[in-house]
Amino acid sequence: MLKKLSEEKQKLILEKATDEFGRCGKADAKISRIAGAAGVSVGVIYKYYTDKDTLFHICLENSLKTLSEVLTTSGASNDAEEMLRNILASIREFSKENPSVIRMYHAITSEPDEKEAAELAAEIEGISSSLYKDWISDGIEAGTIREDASPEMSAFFFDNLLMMLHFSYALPYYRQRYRIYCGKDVDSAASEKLLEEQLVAFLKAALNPAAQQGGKP
Amino acid sequence: MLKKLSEEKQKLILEKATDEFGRCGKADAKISRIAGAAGVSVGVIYKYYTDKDTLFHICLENSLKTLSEVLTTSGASNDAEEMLRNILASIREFSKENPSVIRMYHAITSEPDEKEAAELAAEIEGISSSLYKDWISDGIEAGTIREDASPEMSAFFFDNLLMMLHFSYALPYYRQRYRIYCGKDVDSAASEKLLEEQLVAFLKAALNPAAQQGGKP
Amino acid sequence: MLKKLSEEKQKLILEKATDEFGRCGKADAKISRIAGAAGVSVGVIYKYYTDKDTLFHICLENSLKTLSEVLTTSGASNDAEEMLRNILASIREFSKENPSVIRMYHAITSEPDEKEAAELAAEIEGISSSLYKDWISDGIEAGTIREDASPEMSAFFFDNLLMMLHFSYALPYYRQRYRIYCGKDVDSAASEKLLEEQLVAFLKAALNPAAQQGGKP
Amino acid sequence: MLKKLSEEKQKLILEKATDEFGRCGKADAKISRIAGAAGVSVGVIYKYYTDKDTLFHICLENSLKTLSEVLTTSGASNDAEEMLRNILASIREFSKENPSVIRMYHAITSEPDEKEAAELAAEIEGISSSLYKDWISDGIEAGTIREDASPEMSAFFFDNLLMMLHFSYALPYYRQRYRIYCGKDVDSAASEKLLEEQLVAFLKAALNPAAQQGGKP
DNA sequence: AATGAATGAGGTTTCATTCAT
DNA sequence: TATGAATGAAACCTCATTCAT
Repeated sequence: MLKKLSEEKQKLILEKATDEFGRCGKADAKISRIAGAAGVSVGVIYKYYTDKDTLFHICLENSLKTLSEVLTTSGASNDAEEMLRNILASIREFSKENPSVIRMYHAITSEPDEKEAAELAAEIEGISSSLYKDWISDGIEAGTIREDASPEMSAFFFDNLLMMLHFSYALPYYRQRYRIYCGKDVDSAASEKLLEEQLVAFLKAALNPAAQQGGKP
Repeated sequence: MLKKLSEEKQKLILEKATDEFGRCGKADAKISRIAGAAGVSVGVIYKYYTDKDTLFHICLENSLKTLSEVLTTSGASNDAEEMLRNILASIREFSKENPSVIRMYHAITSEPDEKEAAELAAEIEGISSSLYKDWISDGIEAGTIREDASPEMSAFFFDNLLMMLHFSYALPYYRQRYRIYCGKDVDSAASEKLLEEQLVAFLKAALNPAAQQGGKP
Repeated sequence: MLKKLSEEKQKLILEKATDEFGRCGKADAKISRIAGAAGVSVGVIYKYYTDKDTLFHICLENSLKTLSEVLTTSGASNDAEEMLRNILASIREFSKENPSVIRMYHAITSEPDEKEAAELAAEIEGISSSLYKDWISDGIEAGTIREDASPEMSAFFFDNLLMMLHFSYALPYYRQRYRIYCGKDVDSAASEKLLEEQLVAFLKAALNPAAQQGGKP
Repeated sequence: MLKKLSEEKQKLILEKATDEFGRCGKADAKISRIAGAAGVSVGVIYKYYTDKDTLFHICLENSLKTLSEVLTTSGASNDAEEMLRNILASIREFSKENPSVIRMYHAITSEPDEKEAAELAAEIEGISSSLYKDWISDGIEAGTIREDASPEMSAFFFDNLLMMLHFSYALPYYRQRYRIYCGKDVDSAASEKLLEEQLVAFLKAALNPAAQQGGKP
């Protein structure tokens, strides 16, 4: 069978590779399984991607691009609470539709090689970290965030919570963990509503207790 | 040499295996390297542990036992803030001294097998989840935690933050991520102080904005 | 483009294939590289030559035809010394300009298959062997070659020396070997002159010591 | 089957590997075939020899050591003719008993990599080249070799003839070539005698025509 | 009981060969 | 007819696992 590798086929390879890497980790991923899943022969993969490592990194970059696009575009709003709700919605949808991307992210955070870890982190975390830091700095200046909050630390805590939310949607272990903590599926309608309300409240209180307070006469 | 495999030897094997798994991941860990590090022959390892997978899971269970012991014992205090500071100190010390245990924890969260993930999560997260939920429920009842907080969700967010703290101490990727967010090493003295103050403030505000507010007339 | 595979194209393929085989050896030669060098697609090569092995053998036969043509035509002279000098000049020029052909020759001498080796040898060595044998027989009869020389053996030794000369010009290993023996490059002007003088003297003495002697009263 | 790899087994591996490399060349040699021939598993070969390349080079060094030992030790005699006859006998015996070693030698001379060829040549040809050059220089000084002979060139021609003799004994192609030139098998009793007489005569005449002449009043 | 040499299945990667376009 | 993408067999090499000593 000799169908010319169309654009879609290439995309499919990357998608299946991302799945495989996300599911098994770099070391346990099998090129032959990726080829099989994408419906191509092994040789094709090596025609388009030098080797396993290269393929992994391309999947990674792709995933991260997608991920950071989602995070940065969803965060556009003047109102903090609205922005936050937008972000949560994005995370919910994205994680459900692209669990592999999140698994990829999780997989690289296991990377034991110091140097490579550093490079990846720089590439990935750079954008959102400054986004969040700026946002918090602005908030402090505007008086909407408590003035003793360190922008750096607060952004860090904030992203930590979002990160774990991603994991809770996309990784089996974390999904189960959610069930243990909250007694229901993270996918359930009940969760969707409660999680959003509670996280918004939690973060608003954490960053601006006064406003929170003010809301309750 | 007539040392039958003493208790210590077994412990040493497990320790070295945990190191290896933590450092390299399950797939890249080498049985021969574990044997070498523990000063035994490969055969011995296979005498006591059916196969690599079994060894991995025993290391895992061991790590998790250790981890949850630390968390549960360190959290004993009447005063919420003191308890929190105790926990943070535990995390800091434990993660520095037993990074492999944390790395093991992180590794299993990659577990793609739904069923196994469920079992592991149940075993691991059960204790701390109820611990935190109870503590928050008590706080709400006692009026020290805002009454609109869901104990389940709050415990979940709380543990999420602690989890990420563990990772930030123990995993290269997350250490670098911390550097990107906070501009300094997570090990540095400056970090130690700031991180604690900021996280305590963040959590206090998140859970009890009134108290926070009250502190600033 | 409506160029059917013209004669020149076919010649070009063979030439580039010979280069590739000569440079890399049969096993390491790549069909795709040959196609690239000849400016045709791989398919074309397979249209004209059943498989890699066939192509190799055709290159071989071609090379050998070329080689023996050169040797037999260059050896035409009444005077033995002049003929020898002609041959040496031919070898020098041919080996420099067609190293691939010599490398091909060298490559087949590695042929482990007894039967195939026999066929190739018959085809290749037949012409020059009888040429040299006849020439030596004539020489003996004419009294210009010592009468105790066996025409067969002498022709054999003679061709052995010429063969090694070819190798010394065309194969990296033998070029270096020459350097080790003679302290200079086989390509150098100094070599050209010295090599010719010495080899002529060596062969004249070997075949007709009397003549040689005569030169020294 | 778990027999401990004895010294003999190691030697056997090297022997079979030398056979395989000699027969097929480096590129076409198969590790699995070597393992099979030596009656060991593939893994064993990789336990003792880093990789195919390493194995090849060890075989090579081994072969060359053996070869140069034979050549240098056999050449010990005060009388030039006797020495030469000794060398010829050595070549005859060695080539018959160790054809693989000669094939190894032939295989590396195909080495297309300039740098590696240079290193190998230096290692291999160094000893015999100086041996022969010295011997010829001494001969010139002693008046037993014609004084217009260049020691370097003469040594080169001399070794060329010996080299081809080796090939003629050990390589199928060259064996057939011998048959074409001389009409009989190089192994035959008739060849043994004739070859020696003729080569001795050829070389004596080539190097010292006067002595040759003297024998014919 | 402990050892570690040997095994060999299985993964990555290459490239001769095919055949739809 | 020419193309070159796709195929997939086959080679290298690794390392979990076994078992003779």
